[in-house]
Amino acid sequence: MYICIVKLEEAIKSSKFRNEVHKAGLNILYTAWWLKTIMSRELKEYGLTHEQYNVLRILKGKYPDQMCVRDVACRMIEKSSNVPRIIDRLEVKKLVKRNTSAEDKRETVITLTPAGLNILAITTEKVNRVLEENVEMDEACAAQLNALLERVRIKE
Amino acid sequence: MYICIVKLEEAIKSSKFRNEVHKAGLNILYTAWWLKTIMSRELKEYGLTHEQYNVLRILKGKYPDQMCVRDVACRMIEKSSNVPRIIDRLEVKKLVKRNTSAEDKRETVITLTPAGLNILAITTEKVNRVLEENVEMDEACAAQLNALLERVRIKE
DNA sequence: AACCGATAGATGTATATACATATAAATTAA
DNA sequence: TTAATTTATATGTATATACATCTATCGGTT
Repeated sequence: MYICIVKLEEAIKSSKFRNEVHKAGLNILYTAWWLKTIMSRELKEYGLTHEQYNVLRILKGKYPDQMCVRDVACRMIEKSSNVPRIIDRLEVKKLVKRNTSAEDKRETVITLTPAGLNILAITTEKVNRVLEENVEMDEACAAQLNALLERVRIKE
Repeated sequence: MYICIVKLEEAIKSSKFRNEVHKAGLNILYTAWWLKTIMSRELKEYGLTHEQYNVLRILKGKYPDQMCVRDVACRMIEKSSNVPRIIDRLEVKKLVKRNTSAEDKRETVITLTPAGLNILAITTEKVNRVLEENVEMDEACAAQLNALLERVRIKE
């Protein structure tokens, strides 16, 4: 499976776009898939999926504080990810611990284990490096791209 | 589930980005999720998933010619989509027909049925309209965005 | 013609997504 | 204080993704 094709037209074997806005939509979807594929390839070696890695990263953001499932969920990039079941898999691998909150027994609080912290440190280094190697873009361009992506999502 | 949050920082409750390039990566992933969610909501009414819709759209590109599974697969935006099983579901709904190719018995050729053409016409109209309503971007901006996304994927 | 490697597609498995529903605890209202 | 409502999480189901493997067929070689 080639994943280093540059032009969108080559990647999806089509150059029939209604207009530039339509093309941008497809371009965003394709680039997101491309990014996820690059990252997942690195994570695979450590038995982590992209979403499991995201949950570990989010937990790290509050470490050493615990987080409840809801707080993790609202920080996920893909909002309909099923956090309880991602936690299931991380728990089996002993990368996180799950406990019922003392203050509110409905809440499940999640803690990174030392093993979780460790694998996160290693994989983060790997993922950052592979992105640096694959995405060659200066800060000014990236800032411009960010501004345009925010505009895509503007609804008056 | 809110899907009309504009700023990335609000969407993922974080403003800790290593740099603009890192933020752009997250921004691309989030925007792709946002686009898919908007489109899927429209398709749901017609019992189609986003990927089923993509396959129908690809088949339409060659209509009335047939396409084999491999030709559909290489035109998918997400390359590791499992086309035979997406075809399974479309076939059950009688939106496509599957036949073994006469020239090469390994190949399965797929044809849009009139029902498939019909649902594709209706849903395309719906999807295009909802994107027009939600994405307010002029052609010049979109062209700039496309150029930047291609740059993201450039590997010297 | 028989064999061998390559190709096309189908199938199996684990995980994720999207959405509906269930369960338990907390909060509010009666 | 009981009942109703809301909230937090878990669970169930259908589909999709990612990847491995299996089967049938094709094309080339001997």
